[in-house]
Amino acid sequence: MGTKKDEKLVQEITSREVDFAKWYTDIVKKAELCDYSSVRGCMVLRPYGYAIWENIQRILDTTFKQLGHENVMMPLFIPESLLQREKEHVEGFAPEVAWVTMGGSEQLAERLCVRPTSETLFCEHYANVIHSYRDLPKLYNQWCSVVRWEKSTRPFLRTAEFLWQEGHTMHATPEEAIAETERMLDVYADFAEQQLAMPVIRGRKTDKEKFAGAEATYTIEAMMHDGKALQSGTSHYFGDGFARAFDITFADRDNQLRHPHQTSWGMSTRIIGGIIMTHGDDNGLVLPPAVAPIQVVILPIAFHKGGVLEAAQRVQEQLRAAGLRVKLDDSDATPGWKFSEYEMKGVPLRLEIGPRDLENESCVVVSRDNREKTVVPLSELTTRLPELLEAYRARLYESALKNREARTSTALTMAELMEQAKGNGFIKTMWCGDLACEETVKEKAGLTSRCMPFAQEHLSDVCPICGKPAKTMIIWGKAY
RNA sequence: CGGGGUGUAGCGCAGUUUGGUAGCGCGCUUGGUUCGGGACCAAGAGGCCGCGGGUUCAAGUCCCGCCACUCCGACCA
Repeated sequence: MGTKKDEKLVQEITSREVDFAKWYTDIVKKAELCDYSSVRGCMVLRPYGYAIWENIQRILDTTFKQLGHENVMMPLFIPESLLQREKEHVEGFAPEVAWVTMGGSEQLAERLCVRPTSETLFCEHYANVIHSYRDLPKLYNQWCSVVRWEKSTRPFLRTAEFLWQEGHTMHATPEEAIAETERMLDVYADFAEQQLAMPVIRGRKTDKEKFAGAEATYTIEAMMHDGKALQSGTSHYFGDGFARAFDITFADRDNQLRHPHQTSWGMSTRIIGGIIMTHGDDNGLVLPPAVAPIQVVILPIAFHKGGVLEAAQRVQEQLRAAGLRVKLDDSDATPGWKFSEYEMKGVPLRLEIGPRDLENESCVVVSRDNREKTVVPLSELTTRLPELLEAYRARLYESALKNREARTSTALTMAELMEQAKGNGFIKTMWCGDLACEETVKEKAGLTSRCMPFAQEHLSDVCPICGKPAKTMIIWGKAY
């Protein structure tokens, strides 16, 4: 009774303020999201972690299909010659691809790369199936895993193999392809903000940071609790560069052969790392309702006593019928242990039902984020719980937004930039657009450009690094 | 790929300085009492001390090599 909302009950978790990186790996392990495997850099997604991904997948997949996309399955392997068709692309990915050189006991005539991304495979296929403007647009997506031989890995944030979706589309005109690139960035941004309660900044990557082979890369950038940035979803416009490299042409309405214009866009299991680092606290994970494997956990109190368990079971059936993801925990662990356990797992709402509640035909509902208790009559559960979930989601968003605003600053001079770079956070400056200035910031302040936001602000007329006229506002930060 | 740290029961650790029977806490199993914020009592089970070599009568401990994890850089979703 009377537990303060910031009281830390789970001693095994390192405090966020003490060591954020340690806190992160503690959460990942204690909440049973994933486990290490014997393959370097590859992780086992455990049921609870995979269930989060399944929810993400279901929501995004539904949206993609509503927008006319179709799912396909491309091969796992890319022949070396195919990967090399687009010069910038191969240069970008070559350092981190895994190669297959043997088939059984035979040396392969041509080595095969395990896909790090599938642009080349989609292009090879598109060359076969696109002939006429009537074949366009092609709106394909695939859910798969890809492999990138990373030097150092961290659960969810960077693993050698990771799950993602990659959309690849082909369009008759640049305008249409650019519109698709922007539309899909909006899908990601809306998903992050509305479903995951993660505020994001939409913007464009600099040439230095854009995807290998792309003409333009759009990004959503989220800020983690420690002030570092996480690139949370990207959408690329390729122009017709790949189409030319892969000889993809179509006969247009005027019977002229033209190259189609291409996009690709992806979101990966990395976003789960983002959810953890955006919302989690010292008691564990805090999950947004949309992707929480369990939205409401029902904990019967003193359930050996008459009627408690039966009442809890009735509540479970009622809530399931109302479309909520519910778990009734009638194991014989003590209530206190269960409280901590489901807080660690980030379950949004806990519903306590005991002998005292039965007398009043009510139960106690506790929100994960602030531990606020609400007494809810059993007859009102199906209307009140969705309201409580929505209020909870809104609080998560507001709190993340507040953190981002508190950790965002503006620098008008290089000295200010250097000073502000001592902490973590976003720093807004103007920028002349020169690569040299971007590299200077990286070298001297240890920051990378996150994006040139679509929502531009005019901070001053000049680039604080070189003093030349500024072309755009840009955001800098330390990135995961 | 560079620099640091750590590998001993499922988890967290002690033991390594000075070589001499493998330990503690939590968890797990069984029985009982409990149950509105990580309960209590009793009895149990559980180890190739990261891997491979060496030194020694004897290695968790000393020497050499390797591997994994982890943190900080560089590279990247």
